[in-house]
Formats: sequence, structure tokens, C-alpha cells
Amino acid sequence: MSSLKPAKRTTIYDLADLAGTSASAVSAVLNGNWKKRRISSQLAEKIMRIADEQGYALNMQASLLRRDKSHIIGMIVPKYDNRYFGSIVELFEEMARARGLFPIITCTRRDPELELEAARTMLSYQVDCLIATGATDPDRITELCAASGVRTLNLDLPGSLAPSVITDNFAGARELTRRVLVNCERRLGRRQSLLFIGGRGSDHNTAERIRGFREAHADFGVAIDEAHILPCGYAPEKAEKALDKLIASGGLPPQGMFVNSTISLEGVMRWVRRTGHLDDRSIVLGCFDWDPFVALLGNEIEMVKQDVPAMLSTVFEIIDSGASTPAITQVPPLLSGF
Amino acid sequence: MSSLKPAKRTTIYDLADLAGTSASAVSAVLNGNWKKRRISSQLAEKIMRIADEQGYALNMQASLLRRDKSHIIGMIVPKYDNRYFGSIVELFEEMARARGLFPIITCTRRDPELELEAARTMLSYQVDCLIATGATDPDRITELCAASGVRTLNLDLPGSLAPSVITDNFAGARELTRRVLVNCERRLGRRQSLLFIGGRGSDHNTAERIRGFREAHADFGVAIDEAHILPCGYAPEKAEKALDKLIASGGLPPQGMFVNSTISLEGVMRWVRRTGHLDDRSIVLGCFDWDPFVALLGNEIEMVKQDVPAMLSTVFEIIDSGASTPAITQVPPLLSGF
DNA sequence: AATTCTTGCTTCATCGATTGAGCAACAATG
DNA sequence: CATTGTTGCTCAATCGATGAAGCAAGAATT
Repeated sequence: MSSLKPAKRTTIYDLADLAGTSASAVSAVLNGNWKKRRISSQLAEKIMRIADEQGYALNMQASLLRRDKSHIIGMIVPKYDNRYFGSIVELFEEMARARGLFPIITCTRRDPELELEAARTMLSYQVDCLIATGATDPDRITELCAASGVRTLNLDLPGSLAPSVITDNFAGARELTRRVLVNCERRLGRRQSLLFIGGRGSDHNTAERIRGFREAHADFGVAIDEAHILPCGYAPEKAEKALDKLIASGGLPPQGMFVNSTISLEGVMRWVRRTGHLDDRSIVLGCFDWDPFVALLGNEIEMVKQDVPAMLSTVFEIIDSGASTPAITQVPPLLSGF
Repeated sequence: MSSLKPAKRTTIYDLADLAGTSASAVSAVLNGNWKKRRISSQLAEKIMRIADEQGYALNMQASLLRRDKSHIIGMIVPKYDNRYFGSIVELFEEMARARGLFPIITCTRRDPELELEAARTMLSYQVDCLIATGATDPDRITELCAASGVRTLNLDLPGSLAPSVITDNFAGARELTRRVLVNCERRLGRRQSLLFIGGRGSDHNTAERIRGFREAHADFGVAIDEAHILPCGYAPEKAEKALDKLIASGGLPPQGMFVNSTISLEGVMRWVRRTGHLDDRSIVLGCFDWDPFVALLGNEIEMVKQDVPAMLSTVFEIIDSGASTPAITQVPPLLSGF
């Protein structure tokens, strides 16, 4: 069973011997520019046949060592545990391959040290370009890469040293907040301020979403309870704890909420079920994120879906254009009927 | 802004010049075996300092070309759109890195041609080992890799030519079916046969789950309606269409279902909501997969969570042991309180 | 017939890191 | 004082693919 392993992999030299020609000719034929190098089509065919018979596979390492561009494109991504990043990664791979690039992706679990470590590793692998998705400290990554002459782009969270493609968080959050406020009025019979929960107060996206959240309240003439702005982090447990703490300190159970991600929503829903502070049906929710099962949850949860195809198209446009100006491109998110 | 790009990246030769020593010494110092090569610690320190100052990054391509093992480990994975594969990928990366391996992952969207293409590419990148996760045609991948002397392991779906690590689908499905049958009796007041939906009839896992499904019905003395076994594929739309067709051909809306994945469950839930054939509350569901929001869906859906940490531990044990016997290791799945 | 062009290859240096072999300088031993 | 050992390095070949330069043989041109 596939036992006698070929101690050596087949190289162009082996093929050259078998074909009675030179490694140079083999190389030219196999990488497709044999016309330019004036190899006869007979020899080309012969070499291709032999390569096929021998199951020849190019040694990329050797090939890349010789070439100037690697055509490897790297991406770092915080997590694989939600639809948003999952679709980013899946589509990124597809689009990269469609452009003849080889994508390598690394998950850095929102850890700044891991992000830098991953960037260093990718530099070793000679990436031509690195996309930092949702990076905690994108500018350090850009600096590190710039020192090796490698381009960087920021996705999802912006940086100040490289082009960034992000969702229009302000507009999305304002519209989402408005809808939840309207739902509140319709379902609970009165206008009331919402609770904001999830995300990191220090990150741009969360700050912008809070700004949109405030603006929508102002538009509706509803005052915000500052104790109800809780950017407690991303993990589900953090949202649960923040709500526990709010109640413990005498706060009232919030009837309307703006939840900053599906991951935080997981914590919110667990808290709702666990504490029973709120009737499952009388809670009015909005989520700045999208998940198919959340849509089925039955609470008429309003959701904002970030426009991943548009974001990635923009990313590749910037790459193709060669620009490296640190400008921020904002992509409108998708709300049903917006 | 980071404009004057270093036309050349720093190499060990540059460092050697700067340190007034040889490239050989620099290499020895930087890859850590300078003790074996009897480099003085003074020189070592000097070289390390200069490398640091210059922001030196190893050229992996050159390094790998020279070495015999690449320490690159590849994984192909069907999709990133569910928690199961998401956690596989995330944990695989972590475990690989912890072992000093460099993981590269590619998503092949359940397309056999893409799987082979991805495997070929990974061979070019000199992977030492390739994990085929949920592969449609794992044996062809094994054959391809064996021709280059590269080890393969199958995960999630078994193959016949390489070691496979899979969930104990039969036992998991039998237990899940039993629970749903019990729930049916409790909630609907009578024992009745369930509908099986989702997955590919041709894949091992689905076949084993159907076997467990049958066995549980037999245990309970309930006859199965053969028209209610619908391995219609993985996409949500396929489950929706299969149910539509069932009803169109005169079947009764099934009150209890065994759904083969969260992806299929998405379709089932959409169908339930859309057609209104069933009261949302009177449907009794089990899902051979796990998702946090499904757990919150409120229908008391029984779920089987595959034991990803145990599966990956087994994978790495097999890799470490060096075994390449085509044996199947079955890992028990996790049911709450099982 | 002499020259230039074209075709179809081969030769060889190169990419950057690794490593066996070798070598000078000095220390230790008989 | 001659030999052996040790320390601390350097040299040069090598991994596999690439492509500029070169070269021989025949075709075309003057």
C-alpha cells in the first residue's frame, strides 16, 4: 500500500535525463514560456508527457527563491467562530485563487502578540501582501511589513498607516438603532432608550457604532442612560457578566438592546434565559452582525449584515491599483430593505 | 510614509558583512545551533543584535529548499460556514503551531476537483503531511500525495488508504434518535417514526447515521417510513426542496425529524416558517451538529456535538506515531449528559 | 561564396540558507 | 620540542528552478 516511498521527489533534472534534454528546457516547458524560449513543440510535448507520467510536482520553494514576486497573499483573522469572519475567509480564498495568488490564512484570536508573530511568519514565507483583518494593532503590523517592503491592508478594523476597508459602522448603527427604537415603540408601547452591549470601547468600530447609537437616540429625542453603554468585550461570558453587574448595581433589566456582535448576542441570550429577568418575547433586540439561526430566533431581531463581497472587492481593487495611501474606505452594510 | 522600500530584503550575507563574519556563522547563530557549531557567545550575541537592528527575517523558501523536512502541515476543509469546521480549523492551527509546524489551510467547498487541485498545490509547497477534512474523495488525495511520499490523514470522513479519524456516527445517531423519539412521545403523546434529512447518501457518515437512526427505531419498535429518509445534500435549499417535494407527493408533514447538520437545519427551519405546515412549537427536532443559537431556538432541539479536541488530539497522535495504516478511529460525540 | 538571421537548444550563474569538511591558532599532553 | 586536542571560525557544495548569454546548424540574403 503506497509503501515504497520515492526517497526523492522528481525534479526537473530527473525529467531532463528521461527526456534526454536539459533542465533549462524542462523548466521553460513546464512554466509555460517555452514559446518565448524557442523550444520546439515536439520537445515540449515530450517533456509534458514525461512530467505527467512521473507525477512531477513543481518545488515552489525553489521556484519562489528564484522569482521576485511570490504571489503569496497572507491574511490574519481573529476567529473562525462566526459567519462574518467565516465568509471573509472563504471568499478571500476564492478571490485570491481566481487572481492566481496563493492565500495563506492565520487565526490570531484577537491576541496582539500572536498577530505580530503571525505577520513575522508570513514575511518569512515571502508574502507579497498581507491583509490584517480585525487586527488589534494594525499599525504595528504595517510597520513590521513595511520594513521588509511588504504591502499591508486593513480589513474590518482601520489603521492609520495603510489603506483600510471597513463597514460604515456609524450609518449602520444609526439605522439599526432607529429600527430597534421603532420596534420598541410598536411592541412595548413606548419610546425608551436602549442598552448597548459588546465590543471593545477602544476599537474604532465599536466607537463608531456607539456614535451612531447616540445619534439615533438624539434623532428620536430619547435620552441615553450612560450606565447602559457596555462595551464589555467580545466573549459571550463578558456580556453575561456585564448584565449581571448592571442588575446587581440596581439597574433595571433593559427591554431594548443593541448587541454589537453575534458572539455577544450569545451571551445576552444566555443571560435572558438564565435570569428570567425578561420575558423572552418582550425583549426587543438589534444585532450588528448576521447569523442565519439568529434570524430564526423568533424575537424579530433586527440584524445588520456586513457586505463581505463588496468589502473584499474593494480590497482587491486597492491591491490591483497598487495604492498604499492610508485612506479608509467605508462600505455600507446590508439591512433588509435598506 | 514607509515609502523608501528596501529594494532588497536583508539576507544572512548582509548581516555577515555588517558583523565582519561569514554567512555560515550567521546562519548557525540565527537557527540556534551555534553551540554545536562552536560559535563563541560573543559573536553570537553580536550577530543577534545586528539581525535585530536590521529587522532581519529568514527567507523560508531558501531555508526549506535546503532542509529535508518542511514542517509545513496542510489541511483541506469543505467550508467555513459552521461551528464544527470553524473549530476544527481554529484548534488545528493552534495545535500545529504548538508543535512547531506551520499550518496552511484551504477551503474546497465540497468540490472533488478543487480538493485535488488544492492537494497538488500543497505538494508544491512541500507539505510534510496533509489532513483531508470531510473530503469527497479522500483516496485520490492519498494516492496523489503518496506518489510524492507525503503522508495523508483523513478527518471527519474516512478513506480506505490512510488513517482516518471520525466521529462515531452510528452510536451518536442512535442515541440522538432515541432522544428525539422519547421527546416525541412526551410532547406529542405518541411514539412515531421520524424523518431523516440532510447529508449525502453516498458518504460514510450519512450512511452510518442512517444506520443508527434505523437501529433506534427498531429498539423502540417503531417502523420507519422509507419515504422519510431524505439524504438530499448539504445546502439549506436542498432540505427545503426535499420537504416541499415530500408534501407535494402526498406525504404528511413530519412532526419529528433527525436533521443531519446545522446547514440542513437552516433549510428545515426556513421551510417550517414558510409553509406553516407545522406549529413551530409542536415540531420535535434533533440535529447531528451543534450551534449555540440553535440551542437557543426554543424548540428543545437535541444536538450532537462532535468532539473536535479529541479528534484532533487523535490526529496528532497518529502523526507523531508515524503510523500510516489505513485504520479508522472513531471518536464518541458529545451529547449533553451522555 | 560570404554574410546575416533564425531556430532550437545548452551552459552556467543565481536566489538565500544550510552543513560537511577543512584550517589556523592556541592549549594541553607526553 | 613534537604531537594531539580543542576552539572558533571560513569555504564551498548543495537544495531545485530560472533565465541571460551563448553556441551550433541550417535557412535566407546579398
